[in-house]
Amino acid sequence: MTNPLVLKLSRRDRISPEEERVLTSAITQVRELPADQDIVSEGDRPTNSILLLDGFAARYRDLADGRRQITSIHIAGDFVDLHSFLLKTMDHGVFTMSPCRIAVVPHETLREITEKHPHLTRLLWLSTLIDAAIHREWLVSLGRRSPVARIAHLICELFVRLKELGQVESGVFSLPVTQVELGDVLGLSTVHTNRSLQQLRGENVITWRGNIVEVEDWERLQQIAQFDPTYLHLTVTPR
Amino acid sequence: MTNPLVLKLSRRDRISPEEERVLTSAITQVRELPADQDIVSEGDRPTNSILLLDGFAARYRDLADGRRQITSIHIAGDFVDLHSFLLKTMDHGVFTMSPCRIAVVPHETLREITEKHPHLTRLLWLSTLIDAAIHREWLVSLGRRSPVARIAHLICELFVRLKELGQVESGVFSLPVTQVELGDVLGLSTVHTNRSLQQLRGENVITWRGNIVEVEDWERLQQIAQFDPTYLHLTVTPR
DNA sequence: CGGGCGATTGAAATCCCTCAAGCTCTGTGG
DNA sequence: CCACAGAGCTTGAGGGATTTCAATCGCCCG
Repeated sequence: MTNPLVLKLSRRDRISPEEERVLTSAITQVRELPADQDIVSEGDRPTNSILLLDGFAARYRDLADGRRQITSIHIAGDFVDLHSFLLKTMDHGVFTMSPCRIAVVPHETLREITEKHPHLTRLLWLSTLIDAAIHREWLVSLGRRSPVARIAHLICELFVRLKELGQVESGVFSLPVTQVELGDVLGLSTVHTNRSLQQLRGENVITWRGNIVEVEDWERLQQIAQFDPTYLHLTVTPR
Repeated sequence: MTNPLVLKLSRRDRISPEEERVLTSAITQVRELPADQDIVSEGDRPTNSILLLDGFAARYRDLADGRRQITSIHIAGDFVDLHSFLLKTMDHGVFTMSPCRIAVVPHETLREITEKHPHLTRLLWLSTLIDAAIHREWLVSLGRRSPVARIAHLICELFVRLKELGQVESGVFSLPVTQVELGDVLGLSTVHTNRSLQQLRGENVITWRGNIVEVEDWERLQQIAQFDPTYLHLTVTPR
């Protein structure tokens, strides 16, 4: 089975066999984690970065009053804390939303990549820039989109990102996110998250039962969300 | 006068004279821009990146219904669209909030830096990672902080970032941001922005007249904002 | 069968937005 | 030196959007 990071990067630029080899051999360990467990915690100073091979994870911040904000959702191929390689201190935590398979990559190896493989370095940098682009899009959602549009936008985004990995089967994909967690993503109360979700389901745009999301009307979903996938930068170009 | 980017980076790691020289000579042109003008627009495919030497700029997205969300505020030393070097297409615009002096750096030169100067590359990468960390903090604000706390948090952040550059004089700094723009940062209506601002001023925590902000009670401001500057990663460490 | 987690509902209380003026300050032209 | 226009700030009022509180329901698992 091929490394999902290689898959993700190869949707943005050509990767040489040599680069692929370097990436694969950067992994020193593969581990399985159960759901709802911290991969890294706020305040940690990791010496490795974690690549998600399978499952769903999320970055989050807990506030003093018990409220929580999730700042990103990660899927296979995402380097959940690649930034800790240069930032050094974690300013937020990362937890598993489902059972996950993760790969461990030492910062030391990443450093060597930056010394010897400029093009690969640019691609790793690129992956953090896409994370940032997604952050900006979420800022737009939280700041200016209605609750229903926020949900719609999130589903559009995950639909596209998961499709890239072949994890969407005729409009259906798995999304192990509870409504409490969804509220923490969208900046809404659980109650209102539930009602907004019902609204979207009521219009026969999506179905969401258990962990299974089905996009019934992709056109209308995009329209409700005003979704424009430009920010995911899914174009193969020399970088 | 020294390059403010060098100043910013040297607060996070040692920069060699050689690296400083490389950064300085990367600038092919310096230009002055009036306030309220686009530096780059959404959809552009720039061949240069712009470094802000002086003034205030902001990244923003316009929505179909005329609403706008500002996703970051930039000050001297910030590379406002360094990400366009690898992302290629701008997924948002950047405009000047005040008259600005900007430096133009060709992507071609940035590419050469990634080929020949690994450490400097890591520092440029770092600067985009800090941008992303700020995005995350803003997500927490928009998602979970009250309007008053959002304003307080923004002021704390700008206070620290500007202080780093020596642009804070006994608690006072210039902030050329209208209340309409502030609302577009905070995800609030102008009216509510105004009332929340009054609340903060009413408690004698800050003063904000014209473009001049004065922090009167730094302790209390931090407390209202629950401000923790960790995410700005202001520590000198080998990276 | 009992728990426990997650989803759902109803109702009341707030919060925040929209609409619509009015106000203040500043720069400009007469 | 004053009147005026424009931009930005401020205020009041009303209504819709969200939150909070408090149950209830449904389903899976031991």
